Amino acid sequence: MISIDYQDKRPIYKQIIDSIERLALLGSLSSGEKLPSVRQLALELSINPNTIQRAFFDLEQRGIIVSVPGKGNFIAQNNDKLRNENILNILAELGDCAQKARLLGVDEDSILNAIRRQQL
Amino acid sequence: MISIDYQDKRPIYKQIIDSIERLALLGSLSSGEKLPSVRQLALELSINPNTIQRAFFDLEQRGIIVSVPGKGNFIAQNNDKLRNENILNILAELGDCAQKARLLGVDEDSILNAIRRQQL
Amino acid sequence: MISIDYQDKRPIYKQIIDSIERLALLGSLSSGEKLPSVRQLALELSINPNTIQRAFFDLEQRGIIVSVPGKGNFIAQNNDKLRNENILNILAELGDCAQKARLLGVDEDSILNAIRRQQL
Amino acid sequence: MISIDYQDKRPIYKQIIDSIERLALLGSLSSGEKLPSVRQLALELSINPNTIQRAFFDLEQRGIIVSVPGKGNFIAQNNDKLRNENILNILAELGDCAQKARLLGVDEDSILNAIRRQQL
DNA sequence: GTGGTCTAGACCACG
DNA sequence: GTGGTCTAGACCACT
Repeated sequence: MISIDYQDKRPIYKQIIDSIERLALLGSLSSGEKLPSVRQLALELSINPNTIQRAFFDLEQRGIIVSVPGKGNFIAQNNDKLRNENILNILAELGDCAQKARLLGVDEDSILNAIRRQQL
Repeated sequence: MISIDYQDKRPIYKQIIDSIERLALLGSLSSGEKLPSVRQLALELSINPNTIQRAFFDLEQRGIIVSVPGKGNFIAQNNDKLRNENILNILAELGDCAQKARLLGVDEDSILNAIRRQQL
Repeated sequence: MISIDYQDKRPIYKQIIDSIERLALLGSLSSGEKLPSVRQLALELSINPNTIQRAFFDLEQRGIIVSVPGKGNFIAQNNDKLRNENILNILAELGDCAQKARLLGVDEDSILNAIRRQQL
Repeated sequence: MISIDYQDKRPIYKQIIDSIERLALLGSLSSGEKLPSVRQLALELSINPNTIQRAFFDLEQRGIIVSVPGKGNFIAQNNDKLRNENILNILAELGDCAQKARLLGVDEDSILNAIRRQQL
């Protein structure tokens, strides 16, 4: 479900944040679902519990998970708002990329093609 | 022409690299054109000459500029190869974004719209 | 009457204390009224009886409820003292907020307005 | 400028966050001003550098300071937006308190008085 | 057992 | 020297 890539340039805690955020936004983790405990996840991934803690702390501050002391960490309820923000970000990035491509002289067909290529 | 943004999360040397690379790829800096000297640029940007030196060193290794001892630093001739790499990167990123958007349930029209919006 | 919010940062036992205290102070729970038993409340809220026990213990020590072994828990008689303390706290908080607002440059009219707005 | 109160219920890192946020919002720390380094502040306050780091990390995520690796931490530029949010929060809290007071049967004069008391 | 906090000490990239 | 990251190990409050 979550894995660490030591070749990845991102720090470990960031990889964990991104993984869980992605799973939550895509619906692989439903609202209210319980996440593995800090210690357990640290064991599974063979990293320090503090690193997990840091990631969970960040996720809670951003409203993606809810931390209940003594019970565990859970996916938060209000994912709709977060999902919409996420969509807006991605669409904005799409626009930026298209603009960059045009600046480099790429024609419209190639741009549309780049997008279609992933539909397979 | 080149400016440093201390709010930017990229290190300074990386900002300089990206700026010059971008100017070279877009043609704002023509092949063979002379860049400001390390000292002069350091003065203009109020940063340490070592930082400029490092950026220039990186740019030379990647074939974007050519360093001529005693004369200065110049934009390299063979920008086509670099330009093509850059285009491939951007098109790949476009594909990735489109795929992410689809995973989040965005319909094709919205995706195409995000790209078209920037044509104005 | 009493509900647990797992999104709330307060520990569960504290939420129960605050709920009962609030109901008692506002008069929703009259003096002498019997509270649900520890077991029953634990069932209703789907939480551990120990947690209820702890909340009731705290409430009794603060004189808000009275525990009669073998009979149950009851709202205490002397709510006036508690009510006055509570009012003093709230008025002090009002003063603090107003002071903070003034430090941030908010004018008197806006402050009065913020208070009046809730009168509707 | 910043001090730790070990009697305070808030964790140390939170005290630091609140102190700096307050100084920034009130204008005691101007935009762009340099904060003490992580290690120096840790020495001054006799606490672990990690604790300072955590506070600074949080402040940066919330846009109150900007962290420049190798240079230091600085008060961010966009304090106006943050200040406005802060004012809205305080005014909302004022309204809440006033409402609570009314529920407890406090008359309007006492409420207004509580606010005026701090004007001295 | 679970999360929350803190300390001590280390290594790295950056300037 | 400065911030960024990570580890190891500890104590506390809560369930």
